[in-house]
Amino acid sequence: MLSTGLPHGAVPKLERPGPLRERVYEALLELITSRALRPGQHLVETELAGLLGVSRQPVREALQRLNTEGWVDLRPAQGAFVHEPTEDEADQLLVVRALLETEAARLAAAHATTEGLERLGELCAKGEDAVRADEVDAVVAANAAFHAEVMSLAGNAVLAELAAQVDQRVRWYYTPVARVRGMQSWREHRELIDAIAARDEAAASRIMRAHTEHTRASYHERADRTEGE
Amino acid sequence: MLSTGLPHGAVPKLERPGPLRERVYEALLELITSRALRPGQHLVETELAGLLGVSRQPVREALQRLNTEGWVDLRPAQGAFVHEPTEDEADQLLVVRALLETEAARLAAAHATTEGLERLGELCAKGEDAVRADEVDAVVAANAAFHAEVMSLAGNAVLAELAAQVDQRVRWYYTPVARVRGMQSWREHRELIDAIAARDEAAASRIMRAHTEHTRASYHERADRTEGE
DNA sequence: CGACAAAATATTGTCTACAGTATTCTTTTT
DNA sequence: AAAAAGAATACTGTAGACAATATTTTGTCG
Repeated sequence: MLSTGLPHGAVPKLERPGPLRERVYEALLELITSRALRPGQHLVETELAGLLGVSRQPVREALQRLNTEGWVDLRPAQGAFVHEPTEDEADQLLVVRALLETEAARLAAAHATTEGLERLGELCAKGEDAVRADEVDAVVAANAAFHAEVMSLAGNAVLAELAAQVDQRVRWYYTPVARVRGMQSWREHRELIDAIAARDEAAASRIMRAHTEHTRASYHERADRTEGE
Repeated sequence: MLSTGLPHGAVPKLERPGPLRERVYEALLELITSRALRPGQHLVETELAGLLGVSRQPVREALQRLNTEGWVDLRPAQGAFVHEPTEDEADQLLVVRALLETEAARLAAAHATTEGLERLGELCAKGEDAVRADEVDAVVAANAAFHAEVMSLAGNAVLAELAAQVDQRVRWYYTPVARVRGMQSWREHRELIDAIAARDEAAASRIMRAHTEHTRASYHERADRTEGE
């Protein structure tokens, strides 16, 4: 049952204008990524509709989209279930993410502007400050912003869109192991900036590959540790 | 009820029509890729519904999915329009496709089984026959099957799904220039098989990269030619 | 004759209702 | 008492209706 364990006050509010389906989509995505809706849980359309104060239709359309993006599984005549990630799938996502990010770094080295490099530097500084201040949320946010900026500099919208989806799902799968690698991660970011500034595609590619591999190893390390508990 | 002598659960469920939205989705995708619905065209829900003999609801759900997959643009309060590919976007898709296919080749070299190599050989032979017989459709089909098999051998479902989507869109964008590179393309396929058989990841990667680059060049060549007409 | 305004039309967005199907509970039979 | 058949329930799938909004047409004024 859905109503169990859902804080009614924490439900994202739907205020902004625009199509209802969009806001329902965002609300549901938030509920899923925040684990208010847990993997495997059966999502009953009428429950969600009532919860969000809309009819079933916008909910259905939101669920359709969440389905094609891999957040929920839509079993015919049975309904929507929050997707349950497997070990294999999580690892495959990391592989794909590494691939996309690496290519983005290479393209960024080829196309970056001085303004772009400046923005990267600022984001890096912000991240380093956050690490020093030990503010986990700020570190995570700065990290995401940094990678997003690299992706933006790559100038490939198709690549960016795929990466955005993969990234969000990776973050979801691995939130239980809340990864923070500390200052080392930002030293690698600095290296990457230098490579991009030097227009050295090979170096940028190599550095990003190593960086994502480190992050991946960090994920698995934490995952293994929680496994043993 | 007539006693069939079989337990209820063991009766294999005969192929049901399945959800209408699925068939509507497939029908619309076919109409788009076949260019019966042209880029930029306004898709009126009631017209499509009438055309397919269903109500607006399944049509809407199909359009939602087509939207998230990039086939149609959904402008709020205005409706669905068949996506209009730009020159930039088409090229970006080719870049991403090359990236995904190259990684797939590398992974295939790492994981391929002897049965898999056998299947690749058969598909290659089929393609070569089709080239000799000058059967364009068969060549295209064999080519798609070959690449799909490589992707399958890579053993990464996430990568495969992304590649499938990107591939189909690439094919759509470039159908006007119906590309056939002839036997050279299949010589490259043979090289790739050898590299995979040798478990040589670097070689497989390099060959697939070159292969997709050749195909890309072929696309642009044809596109430039039609441009000038 | 052209530009602007207002009504008319067309189309999407949302809600409600009903039909089809899977699941659960109850009853019956061995 | 256990298993199977049957009824009851719950939920999804689809359809149709109504409301909101954009577009087009028409009419009017400068």
